[in-house]
Amino acid sequence: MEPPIKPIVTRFPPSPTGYLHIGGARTALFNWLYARKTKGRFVLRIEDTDAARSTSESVDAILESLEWLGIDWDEGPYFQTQRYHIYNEYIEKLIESGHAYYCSCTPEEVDAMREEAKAKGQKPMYNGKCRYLNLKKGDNTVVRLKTPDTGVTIVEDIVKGNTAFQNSEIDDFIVQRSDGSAMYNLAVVIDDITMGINTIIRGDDHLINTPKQMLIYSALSANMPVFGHVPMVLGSDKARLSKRHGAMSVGEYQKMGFLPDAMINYLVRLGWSHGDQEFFERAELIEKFDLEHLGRSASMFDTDKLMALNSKHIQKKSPGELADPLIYHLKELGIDAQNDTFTQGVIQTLQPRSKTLVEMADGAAFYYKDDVEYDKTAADKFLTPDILSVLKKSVERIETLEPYTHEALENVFKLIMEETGLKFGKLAQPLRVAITGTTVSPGIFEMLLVLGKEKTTSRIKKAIRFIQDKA
RNA sequence: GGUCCCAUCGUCUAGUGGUUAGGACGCUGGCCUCUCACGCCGGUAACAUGGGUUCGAAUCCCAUUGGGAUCACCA
Repeated sequence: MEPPIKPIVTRFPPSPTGYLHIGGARTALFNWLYARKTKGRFVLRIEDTDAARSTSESVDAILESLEWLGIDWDEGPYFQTQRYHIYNEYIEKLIESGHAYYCSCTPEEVDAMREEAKAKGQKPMYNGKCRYLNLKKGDNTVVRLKTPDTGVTIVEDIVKGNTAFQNSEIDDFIVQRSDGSAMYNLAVVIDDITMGINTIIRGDDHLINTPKQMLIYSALSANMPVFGHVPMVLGSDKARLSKRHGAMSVGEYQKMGFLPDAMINYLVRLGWSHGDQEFFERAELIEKFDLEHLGRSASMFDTDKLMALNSKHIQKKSPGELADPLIYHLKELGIDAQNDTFTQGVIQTLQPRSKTLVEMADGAAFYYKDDVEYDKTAADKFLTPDILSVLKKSVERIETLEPYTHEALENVFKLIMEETGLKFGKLAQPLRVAITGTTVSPGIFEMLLVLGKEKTTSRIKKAIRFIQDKA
């Protein structure tokens, strides 16, 4: 490995106007993976210059979701609202060098210009009225960038390829508002320059901003970063992901019982591929991720596929790794569990049959609730007098069982089967209802083993009483 | 509407001039089986359309159609 001459520096710049959503998480992930893969740096920057919509609750929610996903940052979070002085410095430079100018046109006047242009069948743009007036800073002046009237600006995009924009399509856009605050395009560029960002992976809704930003880089004689615009993530109706598509925030997926690793695995595959491979461990992703295999077309979010991946990740994890996340979901059900061998045993029995941690918690509840509640139809069907003798025999034999092992338990029932001539299926369901209250559960022996001798026998005894009382 | 982006099974995708167009999810038939699952075996289903270029196009070019983005003193 040759030492990198220029370490890759990427960034994720959310604006705190809501939760971290799926699309944002994916761009964060791409940037993070690329930085980690290249042993570069990943910078987090909060773009909070929209005072009306930005909230600190959103900042917290976004940071929390990133942490949950395991996306960590090397620098930041920086806040743009604390950097106005830097932007102003650069705006000064732009004016001094003749790349920008003060404009005293009111919003109404600009609107009129746009209407006029539209009426003439032209693109609505600012007409450059104040461009050569050499105005001084005034009470209501804005600063506009002097953009070239001719020529093209070519965006060399690493995922989309080269795209040429006619400079004549770009008007003298505002870089500083009349209240002295910097506009988005300027703030972004100044931040990226001063933070040393050299690789920008973002949603392709920004592709059209890119030539404007490139013009600022040029005006400042700054080094151009590498751009990569990834397609949007769409909802199931092919429309851009929005509120009406149901769950879209990362936090909601956490609540639904998805594993961060599954989330990351799914998100990265939405727009990136590594041959036929579908399942990726986190470390593997860092090793294999690249910019060359980013897709160019938009993709739809598919919860079923996420679910399938989640179930695979649940199966691959060790019970120890699953314990804390499961405990979180058990708590939602009012169950206090500990990360101990019991809970890990519980997990082991549920791993192959849980697509989410919520499912796992539901399936695990009976282990923790000693007062078994019988499902009505299950009890009617299986907790019947004809099974009494079998249940009694099992209690007797399990009570004296030493050692209490999977094999020993199996032998107990093998014997009962021989004595009664019943098939295992005939005994298993009543037993299952006695232990869990329902007809669906992990395998009988592994379940009894995890539950332990005491709880097993007391639950069967309870079922015996239940049948007797019913009679 | 102007500008820009995109186009392989229903969905996510592999594919970079010569493949029976592959995988995964979903759906589905079967096996396994103490329930539910897991797992295993099989099936279903795609190159948007029309022109070129080429001995040969999913792959290259153009047009059409369809989807999306963007046109602010929002980010």
